[in-house]
Amino acid sequence: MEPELAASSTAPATSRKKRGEGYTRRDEILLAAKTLFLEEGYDAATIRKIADRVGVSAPALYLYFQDKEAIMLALCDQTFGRLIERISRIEKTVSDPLERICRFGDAYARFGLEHPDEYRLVFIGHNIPEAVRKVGHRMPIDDPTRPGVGGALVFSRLVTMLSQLEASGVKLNYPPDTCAELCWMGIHGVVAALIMKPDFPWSNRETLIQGMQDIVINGILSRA
Amino acid sequence: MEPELAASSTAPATSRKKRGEGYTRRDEILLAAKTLFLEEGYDAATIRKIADRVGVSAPALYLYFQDKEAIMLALCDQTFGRLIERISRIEKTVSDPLERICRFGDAYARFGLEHPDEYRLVFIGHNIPEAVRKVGHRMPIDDPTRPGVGGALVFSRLVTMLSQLEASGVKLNYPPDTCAELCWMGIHGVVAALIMKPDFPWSNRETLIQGMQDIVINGILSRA
DNA sequence: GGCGTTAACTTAACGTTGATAAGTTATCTC
DNA sequence: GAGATAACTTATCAACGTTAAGTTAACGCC
Repeated sequence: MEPELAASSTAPATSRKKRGEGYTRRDEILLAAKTLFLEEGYDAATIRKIADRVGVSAPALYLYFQDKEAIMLALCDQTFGRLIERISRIEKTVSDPLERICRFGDAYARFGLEHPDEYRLVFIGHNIPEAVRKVGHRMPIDDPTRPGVGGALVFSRLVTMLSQLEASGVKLNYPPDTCAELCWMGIHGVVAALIMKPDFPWSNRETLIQGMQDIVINGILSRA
Repeated sequence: MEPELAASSTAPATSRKKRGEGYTRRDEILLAAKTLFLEEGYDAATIRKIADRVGVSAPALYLYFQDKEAIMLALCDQTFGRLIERISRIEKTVSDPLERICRFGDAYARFGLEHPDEYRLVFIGHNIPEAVRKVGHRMPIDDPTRPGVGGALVFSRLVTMLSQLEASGVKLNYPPDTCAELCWMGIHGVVAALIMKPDFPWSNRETLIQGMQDIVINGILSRA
């Protein structure tokens, strides 16, 4: 019919996948989507743009994801996975419960500031659909393969750490869940502010992070 | 003055406005938009739905607002004006500097939870075009009538309060700006979390707000 | 009372968006 | 070879924000 020269627009040399290798395309889509989401935001990163960058037609994305939201969810899990890895490393190497929590906060804040775009994508959420916004917390944790459960996993680690702290004999001003929520909210407030308003003349970053950490940990520890 | 005032709130939706009274329609649009934004969220509240509720065609909205965003911004200023009012009332009725700050935090948190959409747009959101994005902080405050300046005004009040607290002889652990940032970040963390993850089984709201307030204020006050 | 101006609208349409239906092509197994 | 079917495309949908261009009605003025 036609010359088989694939002289299309900006289409890369990606050819049709062989039979058993569709998952490869799935990963390509995720990579392209991640880049575009971070570059332009959720709304501006249209499925057509994503498909274009992959070098494939737009409906092809629906072979691998139920809808645009599902792409977002998959990316969320990817990001959460990296954080959870770091936290696991802390749990393995640090035994003192209080020290663990400090290290958790440190790792959490550092992770956020080192990957501001991903943090924004996952933890802050913006104009994104309802289902995606719930990613962080609402879902049941019993099935870790379920999309969008990573946030809950991260948070539950903090709760566990605080329970262990209490079990070790340290008196807390609130129940462990409440303490965890307050700790997370404080650190998240710092990270979110620094990420979302990078041009504001904030005080020194380390001062703010360390300051909030001190404030929050002092605040939940019952004063003897 | 006015012969008939029949169109105050339950307006005859389909009637064309008389010559000098276009601003009346503007207010109707704002009211309808506010209701719809709160009922269904920003995205789901389409221009056509808003126009429908007003009883007017969709393009008619563009006679009064540059675009959909401008409607939201107008609503933001409207509601932030109320927060600033509350803060002003606190400043007038409460003389003790520390008490002022507590009341500020209380009013701020309550306001955020009462107006989650406006709060999200101004203090959290970022997916919105550049002009709206800076709304929170970086904006010049010299023109208070400028759309979207409410956030910066609110924050500057807190800085002032903390400077006054220090001037009153109370020793702080950090400079007033840093203290203001930490206070704001803590409370913002609570409000943002409650707004963005409304379905998570958080601890009692009042406990969290009051708890963060205690934590943060204790944290910035130099321990004697 | 008629006329011109113009504020206050309407209808029609544009370009995109996310998503679906239905058809096509290439690779596998037999 | 002949099916079967994974991988993909083209054509199309309804809904979105927004614009262009035309219409209606209220006023001042002669």
